[in-house]
Amino acid sequence: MSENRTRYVILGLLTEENLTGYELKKIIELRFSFFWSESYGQLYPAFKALTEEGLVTAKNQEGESRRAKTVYSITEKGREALAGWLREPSCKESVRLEILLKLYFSRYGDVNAVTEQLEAFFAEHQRQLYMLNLFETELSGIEEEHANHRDILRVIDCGQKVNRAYLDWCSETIAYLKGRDSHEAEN
Amino acid sequence: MSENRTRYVILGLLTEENLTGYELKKIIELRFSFFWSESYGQLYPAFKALTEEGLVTAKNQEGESRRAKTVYSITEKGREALAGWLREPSCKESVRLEILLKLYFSRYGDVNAVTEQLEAFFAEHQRQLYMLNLFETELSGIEEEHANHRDILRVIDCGQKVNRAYLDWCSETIAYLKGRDSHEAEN
DNA sequence: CGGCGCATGTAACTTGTTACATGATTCC
DNA sequence: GGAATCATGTAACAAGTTACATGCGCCG
Repeated sequence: MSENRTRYVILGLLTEENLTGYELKKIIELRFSFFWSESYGQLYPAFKALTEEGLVTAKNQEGESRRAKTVYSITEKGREALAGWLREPSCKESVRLEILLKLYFSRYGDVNAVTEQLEAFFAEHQRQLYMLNLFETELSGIEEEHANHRDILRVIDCGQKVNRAYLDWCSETIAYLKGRDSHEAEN
Repeated sequence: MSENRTRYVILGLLTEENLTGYELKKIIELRFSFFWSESYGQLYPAFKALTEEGLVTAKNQEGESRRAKTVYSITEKGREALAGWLREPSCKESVRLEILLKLYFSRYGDVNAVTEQLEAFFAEHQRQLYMLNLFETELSGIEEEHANHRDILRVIDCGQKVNRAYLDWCSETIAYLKGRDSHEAEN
């Protein structure tokens, strides 16, 4: 039922290009951060298991002056596993926003502290939206269109829409909390 | 650093009213589902720990014909812990949307299968938005305004905005995938 | 030569889910 | 009488994070 998702992120990215664990992690951070994350503690053991199962192959590159690193490639069996996952209906989503919990209970503590946290939330999503816009421009600028560019643009669009929703909401809510604070100060 | 959040959900909800573990779980499912979740496997051990630490007290209600159940109340120490958490800046957010991963890699599998999963995603968020609208109407309808009604309405508004963003995006993306599919069928 | 980025890995830990066990009450 | 809901709990497991250990290569 649960099936580890880490492996499919790996398989998916290896379909595009051969990568080291380190490079793969960087790509996840850069492109997926708004909807996905993986830590080394998940990745390296997953590489090991995938290699043992024959879904990827590892090649030690030591040539020239470079230090040893392991570059992974996907196998035919790996491609099949990836396609199999894409067919599966599961699709678990998990969202946890502590800030909403805090806002919900904000009456029971210091309003200003919660407001500050909302401001941090705002800044973070502003940054996220900025990165997504950059990424979009970068992709759109490429003349010769890679097979999955349009798919990726759809993913980016999701992030943009959701982040704009967060920012909208956040401005309103910060204003509300500040109003609430000064209103209560009057009493 | 990490600090268990389960306990703060419990403390927050107990500030509003005394509850059994079961009731508390129901409330989380009903009101928090779009941004938070807890399982019994987390809740009951947390109640135990909170009781031992003196942040909540447990009362066995057995009166009348009812079967035994344990109603928890928050203590003064518990209120302080809640306020302390509200002051802390941490505020971790975690989002994991498998559907975006699948869309990103959709070239490497069956487009129709992914489209179906997007349709399920759409339906789920339509349902979520519907529930939020209901909840909003319910709260707004109450004349005598409870202290934190407006805060809760802000939380609901976040869910509404984000869900509308999802639905917008989803319609566009389903149309895109269907177009992509038929376009490729021509070749 | 110090710091940063590249690079790999693991052990200990925390967090969270699932399946199971149990049984009362309520409503049809 | 049977299904749904109320109600409590745990054990086994799966998932995920963090801190640490190690060390090369490059740039200033």
